[in-house]
Amino acid sequence: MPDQTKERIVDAAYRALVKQGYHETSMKDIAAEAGVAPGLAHYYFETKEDLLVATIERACQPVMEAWRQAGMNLTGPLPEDADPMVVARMGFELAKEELRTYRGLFLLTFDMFGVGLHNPKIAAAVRAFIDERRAFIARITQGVIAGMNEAPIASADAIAAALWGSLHGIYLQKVMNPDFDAEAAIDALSEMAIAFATRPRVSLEVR
Amino acid sequence: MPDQTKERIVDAAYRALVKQGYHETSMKDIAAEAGVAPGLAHYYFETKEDLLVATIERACQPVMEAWRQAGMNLTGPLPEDADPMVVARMGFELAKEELRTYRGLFLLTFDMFGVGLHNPKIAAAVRAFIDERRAFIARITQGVIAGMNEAPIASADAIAAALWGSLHGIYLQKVMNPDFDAEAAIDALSEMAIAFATRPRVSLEVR
DNA sequence: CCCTTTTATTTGGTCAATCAATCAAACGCG
DNA sequence: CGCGTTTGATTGATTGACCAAATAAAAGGG
Repeated sequence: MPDQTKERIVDAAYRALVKQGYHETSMKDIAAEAGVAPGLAHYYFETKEDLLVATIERACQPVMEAWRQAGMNLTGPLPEDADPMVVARMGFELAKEELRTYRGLFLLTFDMFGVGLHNPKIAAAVRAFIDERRAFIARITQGVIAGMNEAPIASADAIAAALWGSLHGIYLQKVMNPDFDAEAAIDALSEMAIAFATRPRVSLEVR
Repeated sequence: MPDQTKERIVDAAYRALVKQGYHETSMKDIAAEAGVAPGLAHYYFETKEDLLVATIERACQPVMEAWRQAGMNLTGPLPEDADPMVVARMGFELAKEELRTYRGLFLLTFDMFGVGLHNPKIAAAVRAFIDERRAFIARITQGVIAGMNEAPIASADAIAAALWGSLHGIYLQKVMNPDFDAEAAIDALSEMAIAFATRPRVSLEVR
């Protein structure tokens, strides 16, 4: 049962990493959590970094699945007949849903961001992670802009970057402080985005 | 020259931490960078955590100073006669300025966020760091809301959280990828915020 | 002013603990 | 038997923390 064992190690790595973080989790810890010998993890993963990357990818699968079930594909194109405004609103709802469901994944992700600051291999994985989600938001934004009364100054990519950043920043505040009302913050962001998308001609001059 | 030595250690810690990150920097590295004996850092700072906290506080000083010189006090009240809209616009400009100037501080900050995920003492420092900046934004937001045509659904605090999160998320993208056009993202955020602040009565229904 | 005592600072080495990674040997299934 | 899998002990290196001794600075006394 080689594949099964590999999976058991990745699952154990997820639990251990969520609980203790990358630098505080040893390969021995992970092996113990998986109930295998200390050396076995290195049979399947050459380095600890590789195991972390595999763990992230695995942990993202249920999220991707949730998006797909909601009729949205993070990587594929938007459905032909989709109203971008509707998709955007659904996106904000899904963001709130994620917040309730995937606290462990966020811990893992933010931990990986920290590690990636000084680790090229992890940094590459982090950039890919960001790019995928940002590109998805950009596709929606593109459609929203097309339907706007007045073209915005900023590009769809820049707006997507601001939106992704905002969601990330809100998630971070939630992880750092469980009492933080992240849903209210997402609602606020949503309200800003809608005001932007439905704005009439507006002067940028200070009143 | 006890104070001077302590300062030299903190400065060395800043350089070493920015270059290598918390977990890859040993107390010995910092002592070497400062040109003092390996054990000396432990004379001034009981633990490595304490040194990190001191280093962050020190690194934030020039930023605080820049804000103060721009006529804004991160901790104090807004000036009586200040137009919140003008302050907000200046805030976005300062955010862009910071981005150009303080890359090292951002690396340090994001590193600290990562460490704080699984380290209570650092986590407390992180929460204080976030709260201070978010509260400042909230004061501006409060004033902007007061001048709006229609009261928003979201509270000033929620909006401030979304805005701070967005700035943080944009900074992160910049740190992770120097080619990322963070100024465009901040401009996009600014455009959204202004659309929100100057919006007329708008239906939340999907068109 | 010099000498002594006390206190503050700095040194450099030691400590036990921990780590990722390696590897030879054992296992077990076909 | 043979080969992919698994074991668990080992390696060499590094870590944060600690400490006793050395040095410098300050205080006090004659």
